[in-house]
Amino acid sequence: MPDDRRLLLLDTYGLVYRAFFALPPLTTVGGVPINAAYGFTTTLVKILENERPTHAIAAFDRGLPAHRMEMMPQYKAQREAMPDELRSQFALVRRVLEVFGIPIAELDGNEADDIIATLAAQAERAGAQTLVVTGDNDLLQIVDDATLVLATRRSVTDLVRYDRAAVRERYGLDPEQLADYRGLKGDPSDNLPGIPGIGEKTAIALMQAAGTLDALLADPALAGKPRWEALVREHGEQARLCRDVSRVDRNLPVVLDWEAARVRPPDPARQYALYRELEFRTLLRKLEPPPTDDLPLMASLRAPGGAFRSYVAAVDPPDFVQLGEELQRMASAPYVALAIEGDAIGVSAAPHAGLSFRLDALRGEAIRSALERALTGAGSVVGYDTKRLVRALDERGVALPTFADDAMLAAHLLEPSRSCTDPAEAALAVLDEEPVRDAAVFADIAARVAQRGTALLAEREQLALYRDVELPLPPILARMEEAGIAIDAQALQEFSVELTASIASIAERIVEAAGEPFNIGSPQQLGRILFEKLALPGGKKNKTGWATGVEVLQPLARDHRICADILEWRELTKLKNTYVDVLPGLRDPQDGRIHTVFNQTVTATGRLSSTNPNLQNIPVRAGIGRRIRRAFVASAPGRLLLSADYSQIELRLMAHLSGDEAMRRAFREGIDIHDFTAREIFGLAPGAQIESEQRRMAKVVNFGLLYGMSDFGLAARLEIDRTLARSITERYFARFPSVRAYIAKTLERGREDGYVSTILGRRRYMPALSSSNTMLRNAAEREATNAPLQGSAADLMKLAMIRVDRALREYGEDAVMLLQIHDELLIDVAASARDRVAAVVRDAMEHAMELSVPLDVSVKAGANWAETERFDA
DNA sequence: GTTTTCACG
DNA sequence: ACGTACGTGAAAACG
Repeated sequence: MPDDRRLLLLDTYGLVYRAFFALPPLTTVGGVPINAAYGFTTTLVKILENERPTHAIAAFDRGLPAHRMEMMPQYKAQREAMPDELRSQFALVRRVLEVFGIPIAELDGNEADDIIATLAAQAERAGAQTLVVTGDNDLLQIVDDATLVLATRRSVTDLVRYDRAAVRERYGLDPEQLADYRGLKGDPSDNLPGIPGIGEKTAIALMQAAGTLDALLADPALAGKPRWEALVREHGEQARLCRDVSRVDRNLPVVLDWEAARVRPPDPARQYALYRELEFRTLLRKLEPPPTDDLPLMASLRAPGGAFRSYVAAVDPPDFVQLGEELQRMASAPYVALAIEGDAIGVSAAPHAGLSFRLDALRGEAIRSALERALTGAGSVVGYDTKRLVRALDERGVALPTFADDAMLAAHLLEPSRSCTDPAEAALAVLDEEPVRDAAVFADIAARVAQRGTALLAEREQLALYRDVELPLPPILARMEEAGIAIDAQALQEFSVELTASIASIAERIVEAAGEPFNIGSPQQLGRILFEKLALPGGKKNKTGWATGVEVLQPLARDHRICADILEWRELTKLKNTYVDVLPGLRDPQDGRIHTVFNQTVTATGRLSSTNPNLQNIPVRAGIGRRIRRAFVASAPGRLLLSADYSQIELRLMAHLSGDEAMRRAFREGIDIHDFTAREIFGLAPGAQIESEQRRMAKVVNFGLLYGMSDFGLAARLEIDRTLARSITERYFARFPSVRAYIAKTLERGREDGYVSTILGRRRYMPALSSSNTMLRNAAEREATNAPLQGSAADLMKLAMIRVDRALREYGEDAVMLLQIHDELLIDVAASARDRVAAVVRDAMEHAMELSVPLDVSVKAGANWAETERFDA
């Protein structure tokens, strides 16, 4: 049976080495050296095509063999250390081999030559043909009837084919004589001296005369010439040593695995992806672009009329010629759109088209500057979630563009009930499309949502709100987030220890009163203990069982110590679990600060929100809670935290929007609004003293006003009966008639238009205002009453932030905004700049809008957030 | 994943 | 005959 197995054995190191020095120092766009890997790959491809081997193995060198070193310590000692640019390419070569499915044969302390000789001998015994590809001629010694050698000549693809005859023709010797020949001649590249004075020609002549080195040494006279004879006598032993070192070892402990070595066509997608990553453009041209979707390293998507490409293969370090070129081309585009999805950034410059690549590719100079050129060259730059883009680009050293649009902000203004944090959500809301999750697709969505969205905003007369209020905020919020706030973690950790002790002793009392151990944190178990076992009065049910919230327990606390204890236990565990124990762990390892994330598009009313952590709900009311605020400190000694907050902002807006004369007068004259309200609803004479209880009730009424109060809710809050609550609201509206008219008008217009609006035209859609379901409708009416007030306050604060940010930067003040807490700004300031900054901030905030009532801002400063002292700048 | 509770404005 | 004050976010319990 004819054996048609043809085994290809690669002297990998030799081939790569030759390629490295034969080719110019090619690199990828990012500067990754690839010349040797490229040369090796072209050689490999050519051989696979021309020789059609059925099996292939790549042999690697792994150190020098001990027996050669013993014989000749100076063996290869002169070799210079491998250049880094070459060393790094072996990893690439291994990946190439992996893609081609060619197994690697390597053995610690052995050179590839011996592995190849061993495998070739095994193949020969198995009756197969072997083809060895090598970068030097040392291996010609294993040429025989079953073994051919292809040796590189000048260029890597210029291969000479050696069979027995070719060896004889080239050297005039048989392959078996070549080790002896090399022993005589020596080899400077391996530091083998051979016999000094005997070169190629003489060595061949001597070998032809004597047949073998041993014969020559036994009878030096065979050399023929007296000078040669003398050299052989003098250096014969050295020649023998060099011969022994040169002789390949065919008996290494490696076994030829035919199955593993079987040649299979490489997976086209992986091959394509690898070529693209390594920028083997010439090789790439020979490949068919692979079909879509199932590529492990790269995805290519198609959309109607366009295409999306994804360069996600960038690994280490990122680098692509084509990507760079595509980005360059965008520098002349009418627009460039950006979006981030996962760890990829998408870039689009034409509808229904775009590309994406890993964000970290921007750490490479080439891609970064290509993107920068695209951003500066394009007619305009738009983004989806520009705050996130700003932070991501800034972090990677990309020069920040000015974004002409933020599609996320536009989409959220159009649909305030949706957060639109996800581009897919905006695509559905604004374009009525359901896109796949892909950064390139999202970049395209950014452009098209911005385009369509701004047209819609113009129709709704919301363009000014979008351009002048929302769009300037992302870079400001990005700076606030990046600045972060410093905390005194040690103080918190000490506090935690105290809390642990307090919580334990309170829990002990609770369990004792309960008469059995139970989980105090479980509302279910707690309800059973309180209202079943202990049979306390006033139990209320929620949908899952007994309600145990503060509104239930508080009234019981006076008579039942266990309820007071539970409330305290709740307060302490809440503070401990939510803040004290959590905040230290949220410090950024780089700067030790806490970096929240401000969300501009999550609320239905236009407020910001804060997450990871939420720094807008740091305790302040409870006495114990203040210790947590005390742990928020200025960024450095000599600096202060400056807090500026609007007083009664929503009530002032109510006064302005309703035009109510009495209320406006109160604010104009600087009268405490709750005192004023108390006088009005309780009919107190001008000079009469206001009781603190009256003021407290007036305050509750004022809050109720903002929340769209009902008598029922007011009664519950004031702990009075419903008819009394009803009479209080009646008196209130009798004293502030324009307020009642304003609310009625708001609801009426809300029903007609389907939405209510803020002072700057922000909308909240409220279809339930016309619901026939009373409960739904009542809820909608409360929301509709509150939204314009809460939302107008948010509008005002956003304008204020823009002004404050601009003023601080314009005046070059040493101050950074850190937090916004709805009606408060927290600023980190150099102590020496305190008064100037206070004045600037107050002015910016008080004149962010001109209303028919004055705006009042109170400014405080201190070393921490709790001990801020009020002062007049 | 949803519910309850509670921190803030 | 209902059962609410508006807007958030986080932790823990629970299914």
